[in-house]
Amino acid sequence: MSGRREEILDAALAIADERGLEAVSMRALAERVGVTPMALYRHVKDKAALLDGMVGRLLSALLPTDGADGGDGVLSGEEPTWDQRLDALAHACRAVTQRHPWAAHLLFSRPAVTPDAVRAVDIIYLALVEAGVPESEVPRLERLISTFVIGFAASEASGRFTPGALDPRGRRGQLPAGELPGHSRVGRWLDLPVDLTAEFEADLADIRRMVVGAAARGGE
Amino acid sequence: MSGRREEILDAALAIADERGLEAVSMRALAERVGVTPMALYRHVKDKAALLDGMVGRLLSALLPTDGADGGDGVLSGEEPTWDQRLDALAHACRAVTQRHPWAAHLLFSRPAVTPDAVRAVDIIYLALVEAGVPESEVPRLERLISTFVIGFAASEASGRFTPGALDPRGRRGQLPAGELPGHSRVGRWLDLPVDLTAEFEADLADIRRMVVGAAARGGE
DNA sequence: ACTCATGGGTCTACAGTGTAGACGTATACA
DNA sequence: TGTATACGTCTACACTGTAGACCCATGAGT
Repeated sequence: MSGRREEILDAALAIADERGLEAVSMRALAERVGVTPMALYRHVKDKAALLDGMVGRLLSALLPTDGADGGDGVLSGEEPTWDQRLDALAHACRAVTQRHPWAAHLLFSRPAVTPDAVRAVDIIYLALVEAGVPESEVPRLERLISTFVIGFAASEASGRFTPGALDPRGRRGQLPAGELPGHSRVGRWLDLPVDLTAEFEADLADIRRMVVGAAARGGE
Repeated sequence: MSGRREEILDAALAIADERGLEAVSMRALAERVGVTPMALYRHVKDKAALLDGMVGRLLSALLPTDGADGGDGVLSGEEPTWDQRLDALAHACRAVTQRHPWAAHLLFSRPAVTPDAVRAVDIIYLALVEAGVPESEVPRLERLISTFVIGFAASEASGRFTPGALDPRGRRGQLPAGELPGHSRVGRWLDLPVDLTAEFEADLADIRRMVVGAAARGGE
């Protein structure tokens, strides 16, 4: 019950935000907490458990609080429709990984077993059911959507979408032009800088259409 | 030019396959190659560069060889349609991460700058163009598709889709039933074991529909 | 034939990592 | 008073990546 664990997790979180995830060592964390490295093991089983605890702490900020109507959570406004709720959750996820880039790839490492993660899954389940998706398809589409959203966040955070300042020119330069017919076909669009926020929006719109399509197809 | 570097990368690859990625240390790798740890630095700048080299080596196996018609690459058969080529690439990607689970999350870490990665992107570009997607939308959809495919592979490899043997029951057990209306709604489908191969197929079908939708919508 | 560059390899050493194990101490409750 | 529990310390071990200096075989050039 002691808040000491949360205190430690928050300190680890602060270090990761300031100096990157690999700067989170037991020794550095201990020093920040003002304690000996080994003292941490009273509150955290492992270093792995520490990382799990960190993402858990982030996820808890993602969702509305247990209390009836926390207010500043995902569910804001009057009576949001299913697609509004989906969008809100997706944007909240991206917001977290923008604020804490190190967290993105951790979301892929460990399964979503914390209570908050389960709650997030439940929100998606409900939204899909409400959209009219047949119940047998709901779990699959939940996995598809969460995979894409987390994947987008991780890609953005790790720079997969923006490889260096001189992206497309550099990439094409590596190979003879003749070998890349696709690149030369859409070449002029590759020179524009990408607005990832707009792109994320468009992607979510496509996914929304996918969901209504699945609902319309119904049983099979 | 010396094949020594490839020899080293393959040894690293073998270690990762046998004992996991974290077992790939410079010392272990050196011992396997039959050499002193520091000798590796003649062929590899960094440990980071070593990892990059490893995924590079995997990617090169993903694609058809430079030679006119390698044969056993992605492009098999007579004249595959755009969706067949997309499917083949996706399946090849999943096959790689199934054979080398450690590689999955590395694909998210570093941007696709190796020649082989660029070639893979080009295949997707071409397929989308051929599907009739407006050229301005092609790069976005490529990112969407590759993000999902890599995300699916990474999720599968890291166990995000199968959290422990007693998945759904365990997950629901963590919270009071009343708090998870979505889970109880689709409850009976959660107790079935998931066939990830079939699910991947269904996901690709949904994505294919998304692509033809984007093509049909055309300019806007 | 003598020199020199180059590619490949060795040894030593350093600063940093996670963590097992034994030991201490202060508070809270019987 | 005794004892359990929570929290913290110290030491030590096996491991990590890698900087720096040194060595040696081969082949090219003069």
